[in-house]
Amino acid sequence: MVTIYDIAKKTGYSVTTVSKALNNYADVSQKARKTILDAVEEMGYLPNSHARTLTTKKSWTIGVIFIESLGIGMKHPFFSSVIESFRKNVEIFGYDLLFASRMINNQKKSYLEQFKYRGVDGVVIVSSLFNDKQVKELMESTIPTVVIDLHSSESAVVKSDNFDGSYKAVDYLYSLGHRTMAHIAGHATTFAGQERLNGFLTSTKSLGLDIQDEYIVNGDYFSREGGYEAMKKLLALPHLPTAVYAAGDELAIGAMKAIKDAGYSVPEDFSIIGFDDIDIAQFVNPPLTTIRQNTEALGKEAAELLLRQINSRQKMNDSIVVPVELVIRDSCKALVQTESSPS
Amino acid sequence: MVTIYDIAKKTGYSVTTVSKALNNYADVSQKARKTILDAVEEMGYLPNSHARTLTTKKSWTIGVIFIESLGIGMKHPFFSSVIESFRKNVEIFGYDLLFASRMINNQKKSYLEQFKYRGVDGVVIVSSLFNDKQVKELMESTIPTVVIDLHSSESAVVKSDNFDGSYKAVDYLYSLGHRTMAHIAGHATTFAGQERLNGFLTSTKSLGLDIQDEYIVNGDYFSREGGYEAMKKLLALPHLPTAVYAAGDELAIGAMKAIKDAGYSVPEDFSIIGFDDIDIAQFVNPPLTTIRQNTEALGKEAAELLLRQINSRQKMNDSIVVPVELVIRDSCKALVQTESSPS
DNA sequence: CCAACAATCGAAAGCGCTTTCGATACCGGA
DNA sequence: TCCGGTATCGAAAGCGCTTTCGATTGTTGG
Repeated sequence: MVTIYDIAKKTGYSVTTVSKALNNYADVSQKARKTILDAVEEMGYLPNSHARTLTTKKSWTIGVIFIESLGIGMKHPFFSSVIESFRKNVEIFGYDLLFASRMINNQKKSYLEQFKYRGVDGVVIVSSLFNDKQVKELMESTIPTVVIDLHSSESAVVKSDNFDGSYKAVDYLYSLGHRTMAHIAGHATTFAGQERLNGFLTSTKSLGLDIQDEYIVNGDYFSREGGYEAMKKLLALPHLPTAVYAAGDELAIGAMKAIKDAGYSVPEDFSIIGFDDIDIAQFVNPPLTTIRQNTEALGKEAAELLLRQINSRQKMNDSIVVPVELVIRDSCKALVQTESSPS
Repeated sequence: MVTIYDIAKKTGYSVTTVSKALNNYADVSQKARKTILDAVEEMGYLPNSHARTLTTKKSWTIGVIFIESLGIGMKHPFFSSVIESFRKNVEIFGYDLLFASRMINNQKKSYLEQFKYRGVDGVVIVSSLFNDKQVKELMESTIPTVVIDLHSSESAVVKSDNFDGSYKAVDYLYSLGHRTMAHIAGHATTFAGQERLNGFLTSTKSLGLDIQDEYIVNGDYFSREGGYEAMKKLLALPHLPTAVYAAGDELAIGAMKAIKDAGYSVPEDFSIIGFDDIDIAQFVNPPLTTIRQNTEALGKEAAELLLRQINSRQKMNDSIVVPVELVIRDSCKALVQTESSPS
């Protein structure tokens, strides 16, 4: 490995001057700079990030953790999409992403310990669960953090406007004439799930709709299976809803399957609306009407929020809410009016 | 930050002994070990990975690069799935994953340079393109590498049995009575695409089928759009095929859309079979029959191959082929026999 | 009681880099 | 000619850790 000393020896300058030339210091003559840079080129010198980090305390790495209930890690379509956008937005500035295991010297460590060990400059957390011990510890630490899809007063936060998303969904269904709506909720330990449920509750109430408890059913962990089971419960109700708003696309897809399996069809018998607009949404049958989360923007905002903290050397707890958008496809249908009088 | 020196001062032992205690050296007494470990616990000491790496030349990180034609990075369902499995299999041993940007000191660098700079212990490459300059340079370097979905004599390789996959697909269609099959090929610069095409060609030939050139059409970059366009070309043929084998699920899905848009239906008018078994495959309409790649196994084998190189401190160019599997869903249908006599 | 050996410890060098601060040389102006 | 100022350079310390190798102490057998 060729080091700064080799360059020094070859050029006749001191290591100090070589280092300065490499780091664009002003007190290096044009001549020295050129000789040094030429030698660097010729000898194929590359700095050593570890040595550099050791002295500067800056690693140019950002830790990332996925906490999600499904246990599928980076296969998670929504999360991976956000992280990809995040990556693009930090790589421009020279940051690398570190996906941490939690083993140091063969011992299990916490995320915080792992990231301290690695000396990351900041960490981005994509988490649906909202009471994870380790995430909490991390957010309360001195390391700059940004959390996606969560709320916290200890950390910067970027999230979609879940509340408004619910409003949009309910409004849309209402405008199609639906009056008895059900909600398949995300898991209760999930921040986004809670917000969407709240949004559903308040928006229906403000429209004067009376939603019975039985019409709110829990879809476990935003999974398809959860949606399937939840829909089965709804189908067992004496008075069936005409529309169901699922807190996630996977839930919605599971629900559609349950509907079909029960011999009904979408959107003829039930209008379904989801949340996320994951990749599959447009390819299921019928294509799913849903509330789109802007993963591009989420990743970008998260990157900016984190970089700002890193550059200013202080934690912030700003919170950014990214707008969502209704994407109309074919899974919802206007209700042919029965007794309710048209306005 | 609490260092090894703080522990030394507190316990009265030298830094040498502290270091030894932490690294399980034999020449440290039970008593010393305990005092030191207690102090470590009490003071919340954590080693500094950069300092450690600087002296040991081992970083416990593995670089990863995605090269794929779609430009969607870790959103790529197949690749992310493989990497997730890979991650699980290396994290047990304490390795972290580094997704590298290519900026050092504000200058664009190659992957090789970036990874040398970062001092990674090895790198895993997920690449569909098979003549990328930078990947080639990386494989030819001294850094241990493992490539997924590619072939090379310079690097360890893990890939699916593409050839056999084509055989399985063709055999299956043949068994359903199909005799005029088309193939939507992956892009030609793609290794997997080539292999699958070859498999298609030889297997049809060995079954005595005569495949005209027009029945092989290029689906660009394994994308849906590519599949869509490719299928349109096939539909313009004077004598229509009864079955089409697409080199990827996305291609197959695009093709199905083209078929529907043309007023035909799957599998009544055309039997479609894909490759990959990506997540969506089971949710499209009709659910897609396909050749499943075992992403779990691919990731696991890749991890093992790379770790073996790292541990033995020498590059290897072993090649592992992971079996594929036919997954029968509803997109293929037995051909009602017309003129061809049953055997 | 002594030589030989095992157990335990620590001094010091080194990994590759950055940064402070003082030294030197050279300039123009008085 | 002398002086303050500017441009250029380098010695040295320090970042936190590992590892070699020699020193010291205690133990054992003859």
